[in-house]
Amino acid sequence: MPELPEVEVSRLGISPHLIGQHIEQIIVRHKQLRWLVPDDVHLAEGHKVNHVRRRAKYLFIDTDVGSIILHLGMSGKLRIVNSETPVIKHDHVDIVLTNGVCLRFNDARRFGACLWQSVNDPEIGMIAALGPEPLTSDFDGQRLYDLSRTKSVPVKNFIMDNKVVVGVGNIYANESLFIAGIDPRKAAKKVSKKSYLELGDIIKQVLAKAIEQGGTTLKDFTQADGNPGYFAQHLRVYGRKGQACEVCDSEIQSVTLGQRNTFFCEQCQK
DNA sequence: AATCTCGCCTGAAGGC
DNA sequence: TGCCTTCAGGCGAGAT
Repeated sequence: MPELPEVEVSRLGISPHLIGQHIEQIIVRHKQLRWLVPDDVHLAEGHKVNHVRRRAKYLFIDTDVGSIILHLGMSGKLRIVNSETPVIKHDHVDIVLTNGVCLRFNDARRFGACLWQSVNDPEIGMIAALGPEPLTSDFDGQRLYDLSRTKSVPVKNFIMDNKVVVGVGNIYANESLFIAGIDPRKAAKKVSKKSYLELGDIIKQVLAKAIEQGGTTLKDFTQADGNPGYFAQHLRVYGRKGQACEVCDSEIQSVTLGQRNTFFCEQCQK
């Protein structure tokens, strides 16, 4: 399940193979992803890739006429192959370049997406509505504090809200709250300003570190699996229900918040 | 306006 | 071995 760091590492991995190359053809084998892949993606054919950008967990492959937007969802994987490479199960979309290189999108669960944004059209609504990037100065603990004053939802749900800040998925929400010592069940408006200021910094640190580690362990995207996978990163609470807390040795608890599995230490997180 | 719930998917894991 | 059930989860859409 790609979180923001995985998406950023994917961007870094595929960019050098795409930038400056021309798109020869886009092959859609299975258009029924999270949303139907629009026929307009073919408008990119014949155009040069200018940039590969990331916004939240969306990747944008920019051309002069518009952008192909990719989202990896839960199980999406990108790999760079030769266009002759035989397809495997769940290879849904190919972006074939004129030099024979191909960006291949594979997604077993099809929670991912492939969309089209024309340069002439207004920005797709759901993209326009996204909150700030966590690793920019547009996001900090002060913002968390300010926006949380009227929110009674659990703080974990709050920091996973895309309008508050993008790119904080379930794993990093759990980990960040553990490091910050905040009980994930606590109402967002009940969390102190001091705690939010710390949490803001922690979210930045956790995400930045994961990207850094992903960069160093980056798998070759031309390999068969094409998957940057999980970083050699130590998770302190996520998935550790029933195990001992590393700090205080008490048992890690789990509850469901916002229909997502939530892990925390009752001793360390208040 | 804020919050809650549902649903899209398939593969892995666990129970019998 | 193999079938069945459960769980995982990003995130928009629609209901409350």
